[in-house]
Amino acid sequence: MKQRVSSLLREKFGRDVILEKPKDRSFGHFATPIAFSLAKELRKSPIIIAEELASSFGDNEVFSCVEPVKGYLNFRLSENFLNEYALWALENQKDFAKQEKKEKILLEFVSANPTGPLHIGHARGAVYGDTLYRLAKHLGFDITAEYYVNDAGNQIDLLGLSIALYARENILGENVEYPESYYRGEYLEGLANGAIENFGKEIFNDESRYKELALWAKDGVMEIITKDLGNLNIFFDTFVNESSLYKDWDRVMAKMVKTDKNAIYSKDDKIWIASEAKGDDNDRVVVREDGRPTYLAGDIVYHNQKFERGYDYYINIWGADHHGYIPRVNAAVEYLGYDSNKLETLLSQMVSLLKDGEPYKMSKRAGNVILMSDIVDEIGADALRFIFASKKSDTALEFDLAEFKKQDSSNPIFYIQYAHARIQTILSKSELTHEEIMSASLINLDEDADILMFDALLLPEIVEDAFSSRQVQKLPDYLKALAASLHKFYYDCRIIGTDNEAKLLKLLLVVALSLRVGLSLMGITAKNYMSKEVDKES
RNA sequence: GCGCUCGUAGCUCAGCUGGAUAGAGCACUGGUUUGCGGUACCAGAGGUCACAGGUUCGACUCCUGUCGGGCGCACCA
Repeated sequence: MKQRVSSLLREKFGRDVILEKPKDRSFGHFATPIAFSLAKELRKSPIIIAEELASSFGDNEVFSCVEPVKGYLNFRLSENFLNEYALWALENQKDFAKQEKKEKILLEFVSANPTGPLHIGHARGAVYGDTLYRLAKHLGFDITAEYYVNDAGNQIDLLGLSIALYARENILGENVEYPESYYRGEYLEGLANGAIENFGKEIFNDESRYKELALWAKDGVMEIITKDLGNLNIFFDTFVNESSLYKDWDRVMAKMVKTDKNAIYSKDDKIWIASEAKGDDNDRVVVREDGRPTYLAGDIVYHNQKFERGYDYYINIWGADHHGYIPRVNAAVEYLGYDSNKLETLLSQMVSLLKDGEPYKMSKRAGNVILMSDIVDEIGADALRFIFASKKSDTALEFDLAEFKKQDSSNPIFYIQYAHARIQTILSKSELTHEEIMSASLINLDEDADILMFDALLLPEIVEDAFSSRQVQKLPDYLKALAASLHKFYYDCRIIGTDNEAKLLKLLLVVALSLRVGLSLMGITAKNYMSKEVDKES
């Protein structure tokens, strides 16, 4: 809709035109301040320019009215245009708000270490990534969701040690001394028991076998992680294991040197990457004195592999505490001979939960973690997805669980679901057939209905905007507003038994379509009825 | 100390590449149809957009500085 208007104006004015939503609904559907920018070149008052522009439109299929107001140019779409668009949407529901973008995108997200279940911080990145993924798919992009499994390095060793310590204390009944850092949590119990079946109890007292134990256990942890993600409706297309990458290190290093002979150098018996020359704060060690590659080396190989697989665009979603890591990876990408502008790293900020007014901070290593699965159990996957998708991902977020357990309008996910369910109820109450409803024409609507229809048809613009700006919260914001329009309309306007019944039901079908598609893009299934159960928790 | 980031209503947050009177939800106060789910709707109150400069027709938005919060500054991932 907006695209149509936008291209029409581009044609007419010979330039891109800023289209915005008028401050006041009564001004029309779209507005542009173009007269202000023309004022300087034309040396005329914007008010006069706007008047001239407006009168130059004449009869038009798309607009019913083009009006100059204080230098702004306000457009009102014609009823015919809206009616036809709505009909098309209802008849092609699967294609509603879709586009045919073609680019291949690789989206890497979550990538949490396979050393324990996901915590609430991971959930935010997961929801953000998956929402972007769904938006991109809908827009036609050929996008791949990938999980990078850090199954090498110290944290894997620590996993083996942690299981053994857990088993020795809790299963073998030994007194054990815990080191400074180790993993803890219920999940260790299952892993320890599994290990007994697989290896026998002896393994817990044989430090030389802890590595073996860990490599076995990380698969079990990945099962827990993917299951938790599945409960959130999040699925990955591909998994890449860090441990599989290092064998490629020599080749990748040579590749960087080929691009720039100074990319890699030796100093103090270590191998360094000259990342400072590419905008990093310092050069970084990639291979230690003892020959073990650093984490960065793995990431360099990984990014090389990504680029060799050949996508048009690469997106990473990282925890915001890793933001300092971005320059060195970009530097490596440049040394590999690729354009680091094709790699975009988005950040997912900290989450703090409130419960009983007490904020608690989470730290994966330090025990007191809030498990994602616990929160899903408490407020449900839909509410969790909604709250995380609702806030800009790169700013810290604090929220209170209580708000999302309520079954009334103070809970936004409930409010939107209720709007959808209301429409279904009303449809089931009507005696009109689907054909009768569909054949009604959406013209001569009163103002409220007109606004509601316009709002409902705005979804395509929102989807495009939410993805291209990577600001997924625009989608839930829109759905909240649309649900509010619906509730207001429902309250104000009687539908069943009126002369306009068919017409208004058709309008509601459009609203329901937008709500349903919008929710599905957030990984949430629209409900057709609301259960009358009151909050059982309290 | 350096870098990144944030500072908008009592609280949680929007505010699109600068544009019309700075918005929403929660909380608060007061109302609502002898009708489709009142699990809803309406209204009221609530703001020095952290502060100070600058850029311009126009700044919450861009620039500089100050203050305050968060994060990062590994041969850990």
